[in-house]
Amino acid sequence: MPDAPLEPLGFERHDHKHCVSDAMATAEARCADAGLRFTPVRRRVLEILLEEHQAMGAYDVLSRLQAEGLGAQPPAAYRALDFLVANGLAHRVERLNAFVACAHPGEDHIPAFLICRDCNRVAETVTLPSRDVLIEAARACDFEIDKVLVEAEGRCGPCRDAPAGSGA
Amino acid sequence: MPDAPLEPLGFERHDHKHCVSDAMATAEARCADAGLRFTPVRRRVLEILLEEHQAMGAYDVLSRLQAEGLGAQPPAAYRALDFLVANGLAHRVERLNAFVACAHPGEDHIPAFLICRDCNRVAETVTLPSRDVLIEAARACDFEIDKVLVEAEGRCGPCRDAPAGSGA
DNA sequence: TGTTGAATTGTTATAACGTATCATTTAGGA
DNA sequence: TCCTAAATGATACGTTATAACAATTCAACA
Ligand SMILES: [Zn+2]
Ligand SMILES: [Zn+2]
Ligand SMILES: [Zn+2]
Ligand SMILES: [Zn+2]
Repeated sequence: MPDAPLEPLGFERHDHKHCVSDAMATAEARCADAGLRFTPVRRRVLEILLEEHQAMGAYDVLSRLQAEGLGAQPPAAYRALDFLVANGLAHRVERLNAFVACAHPGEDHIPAFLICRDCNRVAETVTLPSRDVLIEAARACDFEIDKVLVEAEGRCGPCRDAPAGSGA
Repeated sequence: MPDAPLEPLGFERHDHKHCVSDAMATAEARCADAGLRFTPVRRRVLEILLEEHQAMGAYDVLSRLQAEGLGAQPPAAYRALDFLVANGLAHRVERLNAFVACAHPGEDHIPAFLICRDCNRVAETVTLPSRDVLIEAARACDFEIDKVLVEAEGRCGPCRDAPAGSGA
C-alpha cells in the first residue's frame, strides 16, 4: 500500500483507444504471469468495462455479452466480473451495485472512488486517503464531495477464534 | 468533521439496555429540536436496530415490523430506514445492503465501518481515517482488516454545470 | 494418446433487495 | 373547521444476485 501519486480518472478526456489496448495488454500479461485463465468471456467483459470507462451494472454487462453470443444468463456475467475483481483487474463499487475496470492494475492499492450522484461516473484514486488526500484528489478533478464512505472488511476476534459461522 | 477520538463499537460487550435507552432518548431530543416527526414506525425501527446492535437488512427489519403489526410491506421498512439515515440516526452499509444505528448521533461525522466477513457484525469508527487511524481503530477492537473501501459521493464538474441528468 | 480431475461454462429456477404508483389517513396550520 | 402537506397502506413490479446441477473444456499425467 504505497502512498502513490494521485491519478484520478473518469472525469477527464484522454486517448481512450490507447488506454483500452494498454490495459488489455497489461491484463493479458498479468494473467499469464499468475497462471490465470483469461478466457474469452473474461477478456471481453474487461474490454467492455474499459470501453465504457465507467461503472456498469452486471446486467448491463450481460446485455452486451448476450448481443455478442458470449453468455446468456446472469451467472455468466457475475462469474466473469468476480474473476476480474478477485484478480485486481476490476473493482466493485458497492454504492452503485456496479463494476469498473481498475485504473491501476498491478499496483497493490486500496481503491477509493469519487462517484457522481448525477451521472454515476466514477473516478478511482490510488491510495487510501487521509482526509486531505481525498479532498485534494477531488479538487484535482473538479469533483465536489457530498459524502464519504469508508468500509473495511475483515474478521473480528471471535470469528477468527471460532469455526466460521458461529458468530452470526 | 472533527478528528474525534476512536470509539469502535460492535465487537465489545457493554451495558446494552442502557445503550438502547440512551440512544433513543438522544434521538427523541434530536427530532424534537429539528422539528422532525419521530413516528411510531420510525421510532420502533431505530429501536430494533439498536436492540440488535448489528447491521440488518431492510427485510429483516420488515419481518420484525410485521410481527408487531406496524407495517406489512417493504416500503414501510425502507421509508423508516431512509428517514433514519437522512437524519443521521442510522447508516446504510453498502457492502452488506444493510442498515445500522449510528453509534455517534449528533456528532457531525463521516461513518467508517469495520465489517466482519464471517458474522457480518459491524463496528463504526468516528472519523474519516487516515490509513494509520483506521488501522489503529481495527487494532483497538481486535479486528483484522482484509480490505478497505472508500467511496466518496458528490458531483463532477460537468454535472454541476449542466441541468441534472444530461451527463448520464 | 487416452484418462482423469479440476476449472469453467451452460441452464434453470429462485432468492434477495429495492421502488414506482396511487389510494388513504394523519397531523398541524390558516 | 377546512385545507394542505406529510406520512402510511397497499399493490405491483423492477433490479440485483445466487443456488444447484449438468455439460464442457482444459491441462496434467500415466
Ligand atoms: Zn484499482
Ligand atoms: Zn454514525
Ligand atoms: Zn465476526
Ligand atoms: Zn456527473
